[in-house]
Amino acid sequence: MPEQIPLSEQVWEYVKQIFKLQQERSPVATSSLAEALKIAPSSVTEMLKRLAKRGLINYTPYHGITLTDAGNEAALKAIRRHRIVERFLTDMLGFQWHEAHQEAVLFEHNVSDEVERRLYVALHKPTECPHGYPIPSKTLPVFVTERTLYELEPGEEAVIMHVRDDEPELLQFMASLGIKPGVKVHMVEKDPFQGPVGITVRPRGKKRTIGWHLANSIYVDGAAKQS
Amino acid sequence: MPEQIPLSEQVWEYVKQIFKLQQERSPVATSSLAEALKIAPSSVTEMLKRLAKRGLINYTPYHGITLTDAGNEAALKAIRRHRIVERFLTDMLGFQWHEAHQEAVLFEHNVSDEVERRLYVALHKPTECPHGYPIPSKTLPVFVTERTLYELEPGEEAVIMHVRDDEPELLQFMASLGIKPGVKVHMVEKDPFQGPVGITVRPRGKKRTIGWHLANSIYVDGAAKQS
DNA sequence: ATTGTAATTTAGCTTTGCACAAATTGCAAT
DNA sequence: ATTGCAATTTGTGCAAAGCTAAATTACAAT
Repeated sequence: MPEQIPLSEQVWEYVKQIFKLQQERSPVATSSLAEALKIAPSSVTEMLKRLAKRGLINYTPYHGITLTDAGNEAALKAIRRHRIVERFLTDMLGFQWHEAHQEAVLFEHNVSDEVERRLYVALHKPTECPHGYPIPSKTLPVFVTERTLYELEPGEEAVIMHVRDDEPELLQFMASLGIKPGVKVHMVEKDPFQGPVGITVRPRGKKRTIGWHLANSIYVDGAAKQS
Repeated sequence: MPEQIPLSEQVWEYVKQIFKLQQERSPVATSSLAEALKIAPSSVTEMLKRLAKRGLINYTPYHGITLTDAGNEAALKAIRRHRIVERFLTDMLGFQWHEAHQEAVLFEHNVSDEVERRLYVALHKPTECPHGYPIPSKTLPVFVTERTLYELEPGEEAVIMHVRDDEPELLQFMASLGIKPGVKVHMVEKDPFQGPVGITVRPRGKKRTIGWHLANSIYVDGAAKQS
């Protein structure tokens, strides 16, 4: 019978972020959270104590954190809401995908369950956000394929599954290159040491050279075939 | 060059409420604000000092408050947003009018200017909220007619202009009686001393007896004609 | 002119969140 | 084993809002 009081806006944001970071490395370090949320590490520590008290995370001082089951559930709920709101912004209000994320963060936490439900229906029950990430219900389908475009070897071809949604400029640039979920890409050449990579966007794309960061923000289907 | 920092959610709520109360009686008393916002009077006093510091109100301790020009502008902006969001909830998400007000309060303050603008367009630039109140742009058209249904004399007939939006149960009941903006009503009989009144809702309404509070929550067109 | 009551304000305390500076801890390199 | 740095945590302080209880003020009625 914990948590009668509704989670504060900030708590949702923390939990959501912890969930994401946990998919890369678990337990999650205070500093990585601080960086992701753009909050001073000390403030994060404060909040972690509160989250632990509410049973949302397992917190071992100096050794990072993990989400509890309750925390996981909260995170999925937050992520679901976020992605539904994103779709609302793009599909119903005509926002560009690089604007959607920011705007969504603004009001997702003030959307009631009922509004979320109705939005979901009005949008024809979408399965993905505008950036290609799945909209979770109870469980978030884990990607079998956690390869980024950068990890493709020269000659390989793959389909874009989803792209990072938290850097507007990057998204805008991607859009200008025709990069979006569902599109096929071909790795032409790759420089070592996080150097630039040459790719073509199918069909009928010219060769393009993109930087490491961009290439590493594009997640592709693991089933790659030699061309 | 005051107010660089955005107004807090609470500040918007105060300013909006002050605006409404000011239309009935000006200056506005601390206690009426406290009652309207369901906040302890002492807390309201605290906030009034902050509002005064930000130049939103003229505050004379013990003698009530008035909105400054800046305050007025802020209030109209808040009201506009509120009413647009209400329409969004009813028109696009299918909420009942008695639910719209509550839900709108939840997230209206987290809606950005851009989202508001797009909502407004997507809704085909509505001129009124679901309860019949006008959606202001720069200035709020003051009602020439500030008569309530209760003030009609027996035999008079009038058109409903708008109804109070902040009491869900009341709204639900009104809906069940067919009472909404644009509908004609006929005053049949009226008891003195805030007693019940008998009315008919045109066209083809049976006679109905409603209480004082309800009758006084329905605002009608001043141009009444004897029937 | 005084008094009493209701409205209002002040005082003191709580909570949530954030930040900075100082102390502490973990761990890797010597 | 010790040292030293980076990551963390603790301590202190601030701001927004809110509450209760106590003091103060306005004003009307005597």
